[in-house]
Amino acid sequence: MDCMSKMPSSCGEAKEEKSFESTGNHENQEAGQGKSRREILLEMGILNQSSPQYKASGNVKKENELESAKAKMGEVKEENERLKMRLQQIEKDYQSLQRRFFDIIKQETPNNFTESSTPSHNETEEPELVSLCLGRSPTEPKKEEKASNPTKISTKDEEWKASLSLGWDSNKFQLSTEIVSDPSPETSLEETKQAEAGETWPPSKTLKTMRNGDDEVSQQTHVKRARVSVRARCDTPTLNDGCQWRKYGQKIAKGNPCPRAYYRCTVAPDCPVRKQVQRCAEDTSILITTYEGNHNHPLPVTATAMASTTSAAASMLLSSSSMSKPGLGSTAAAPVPNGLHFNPLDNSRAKQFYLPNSSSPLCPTVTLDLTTSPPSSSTPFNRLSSSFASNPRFPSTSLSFSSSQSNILPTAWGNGYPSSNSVPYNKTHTGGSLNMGKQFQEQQLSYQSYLEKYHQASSQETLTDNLAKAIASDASFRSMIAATISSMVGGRPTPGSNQGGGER
DNA sequence: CGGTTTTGACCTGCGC
DNA sequence: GCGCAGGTCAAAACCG
Repeated sequence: MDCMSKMPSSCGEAKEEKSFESTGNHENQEAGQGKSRREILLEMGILNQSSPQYKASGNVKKENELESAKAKMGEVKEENERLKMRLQQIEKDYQSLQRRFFDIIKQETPNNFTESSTPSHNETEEPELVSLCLGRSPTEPKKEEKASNPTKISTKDEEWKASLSLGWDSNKFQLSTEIVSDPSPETSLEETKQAEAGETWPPSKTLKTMRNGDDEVSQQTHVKRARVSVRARCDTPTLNDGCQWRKYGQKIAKGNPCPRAYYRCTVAPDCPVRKQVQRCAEDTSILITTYEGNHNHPLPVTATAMASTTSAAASMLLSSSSMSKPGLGSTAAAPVPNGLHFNPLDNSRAKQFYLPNSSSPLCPTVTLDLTTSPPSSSTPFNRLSSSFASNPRFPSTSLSFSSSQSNILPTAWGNGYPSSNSVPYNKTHTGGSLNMGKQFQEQQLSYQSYLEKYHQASSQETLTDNLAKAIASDASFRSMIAATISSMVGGRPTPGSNQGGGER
């Protein structure tokens, strides 16, 4: 980021320098403009005609300074190019790591995945498994290297750190082009299928959609689906997520005077995806949108962006839920070295957010918080929601994308709510039922380790640094960030992109 | 006229 | 078993 901001600023400095020099060299260079400028400055009293600066400054000096400025610019450009190349390489490494990550998951949970690969699921299973790559292109080969070398990972993390320091714009662009251009319709809300494949929740609450007898729907109703809740400041009734929705019901939920609206995806007639929209009781400017299910149809680009984000978040949720398998010990409940305690049953943190789904114990929910950080936030990384803390059966993970700035908006999402230029990250989880392996525990420890660092970090530390560290520390987090970024960039109207239907 | 929204009724799960 | 609350249905109203 420094480099990207450095470049324009150095350019600006060079220009400024040049313009001032031209004022002192107006007889020979840029005669018309320079002269008039100096005259203006003289009139304004800024310049003293007898100033020794201008008498002493000759053409040689100006040219030398110009040359040095140009050389600086050239260096910055070269460095920028190098960093771009490096970033691309890191992206590739990251993708391979991510694939390996899910390969490991599959290996650790053979029963669940073999169960999900029954013949009746074959048609849709392939893209679903691919979609577990958190919004990455499903056309990529799923299986590559399987070597798990921790030193390699740490090296990649360092590369990530380095790459992140070179400019968010570059990163954003690459991530967005990679994800948003994803032609697959199955990048949407895959957490449902993932939950189906990976979770063993009791199917106590089958969905009404089973009534339709639709195969795909009934597949999804075997277990309760993971949900992704998005909190964002939004003046409009709903977020513009690029999809087309039809309202089918409205309820006044207990504890919130604001009615909750129920929407169904109408892009495809039998699409099982639903969403709930409700204003936050404490702050009506905050819109809580909860997505459930996955689309069974191609999505508009903007909808894909949102779907990627929610998918990534849900993947994180499901990953975290899998870490707390009884018997292995919940790493989330283990106190971290600095004394911070991430006990999922810690009710002291339970009510930080109002979650419309909190009353549904069968729905693991991940919350993407795009609202402004509360003043009590000592660091940008302490936004933790464990709204399920009172109900340890299923996890709820909150991911805060908070900022006091409001200009960087995921245009696919809304019309004027603050977005994320900082990424506070925290997580908790409650008891899941799967053993996804030791990697998750280590991953969780990694989360906590970084959280710990962030809490201890001095206020002098920039958000950029924190962000870079957070991203470098964890692949899942990176994927989520990538998806989020893609949603921001993907929301921009791109040539040839078919804009979604409703809620425009 | 077709699609969407509204809204009261109904169904289901859960806690007591 | 009963009551409550969340979620869904479906007819009527609304809208472009």
